[in-house]
Amino acid sequence: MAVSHTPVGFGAGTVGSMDRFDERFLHIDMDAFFVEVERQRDPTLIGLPVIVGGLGRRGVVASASYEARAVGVRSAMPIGEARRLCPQGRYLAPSHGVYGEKSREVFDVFRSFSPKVEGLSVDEAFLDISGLRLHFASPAAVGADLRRAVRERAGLPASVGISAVKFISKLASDAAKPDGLLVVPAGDELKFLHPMPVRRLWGVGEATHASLEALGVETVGELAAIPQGVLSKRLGPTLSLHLSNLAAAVDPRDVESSSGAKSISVEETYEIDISSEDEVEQALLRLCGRLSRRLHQAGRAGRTVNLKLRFGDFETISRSESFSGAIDVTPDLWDEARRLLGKVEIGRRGIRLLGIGVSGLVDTEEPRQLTMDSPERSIAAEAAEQVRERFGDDAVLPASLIADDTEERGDG
DNA sequence: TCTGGGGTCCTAGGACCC
DNA sequence: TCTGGGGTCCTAGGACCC
Repeated sequence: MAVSHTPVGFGAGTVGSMDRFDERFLHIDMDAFFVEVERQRDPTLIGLPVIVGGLGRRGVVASASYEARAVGVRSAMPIGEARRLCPQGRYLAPSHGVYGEKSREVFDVFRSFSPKVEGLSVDEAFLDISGLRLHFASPAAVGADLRRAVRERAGLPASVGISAVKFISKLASDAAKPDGLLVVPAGDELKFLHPMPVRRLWGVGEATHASLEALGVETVGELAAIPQGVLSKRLGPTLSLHLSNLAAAVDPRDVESSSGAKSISVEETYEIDISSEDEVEQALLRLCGRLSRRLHQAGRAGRTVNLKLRFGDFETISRSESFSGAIDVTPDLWDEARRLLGKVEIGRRGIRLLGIGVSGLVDTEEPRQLTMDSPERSIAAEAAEQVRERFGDDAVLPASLIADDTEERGDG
């Protein structure tokens, strides 16, 4: 492995700059997070190829152990392909509640090192470590101690990248994986960055990669050589400026303590496309119930409702509507979802996915205009929500769903 | 092999207002 | 007679990230 488990610098002759603590951006990324949490719950999984993901016919891989990656299994790969590549693998459905708990644990460890923590997802974060210069000999020492603390207090492996440029630290933690630490000393950024494939840059996905390929650009170094004007013609001013900056190792962003969510949504892909109006409405009702529960847990309501549909041919559309007041209870969400559904030309196409979400979030503590048509209805809806919060999604169902539900379960 | 679920941000046209 | 300019919000779609 190119990366050591002890603090290392990138390149040679760089000790001087490290002494000055120039590298204040630390990126930490948990290794195969879901898989490692599952191994903690069931140690017999240690050493085996483990894949966490949707187990149905339309599932994809959410997390794969390094044993599974060794035979080609990757995140976001259809589960069927993973099974073909790795028939001996252990396949597990995700337990997001458990991962959420573990996420809070590791973030507590992060915050015990620095007050400036920016979470990027459940399992990775940036830390500004400039405030630790009096307590540690070097940024590398901070990284080593943080990795040790996460391992001791949460029982999980993590990789760390450190540099003087925010996005370089993220690339460094990736290069350090698994279970490693990499410091890119200030001044060595281009040496580290330019040989990399452009696809690794934040903001270069499949579509942008294809555009860059058409310009003959494969590596970040080649990207750096393209005049921004040329880039702009293909990618537009915003993206081209962003990429030109990254290719020159320029990143003005600071560590921003994470702000609250801007939208909350739920969606579901169905094993078999649904098509009857009844099925669609009932599926929407379930989604609205889940969304309402999430909103109540977060103490939020939304001013804009967004309906998402994906057809059997994968065409995906959305319809949204905004209001002066915010909504959060199931009946209101369902009414609006059906109104939005009425704006869609479905024809005879099957529906593969339905989703419902809200944005324009407001705190429910703060006074809001209710869009309910009667106060009684609101009280009933609130009561139903409270039961759901305590006993789960299926504890309270409108009469139209109960027969259906009993059939599915095959019991009373 | 046939493409999850939860998000963020950007673009672009049109409405609307001053 | 033929049409301002700027700001902001709304809506739809798409790229991208983990």
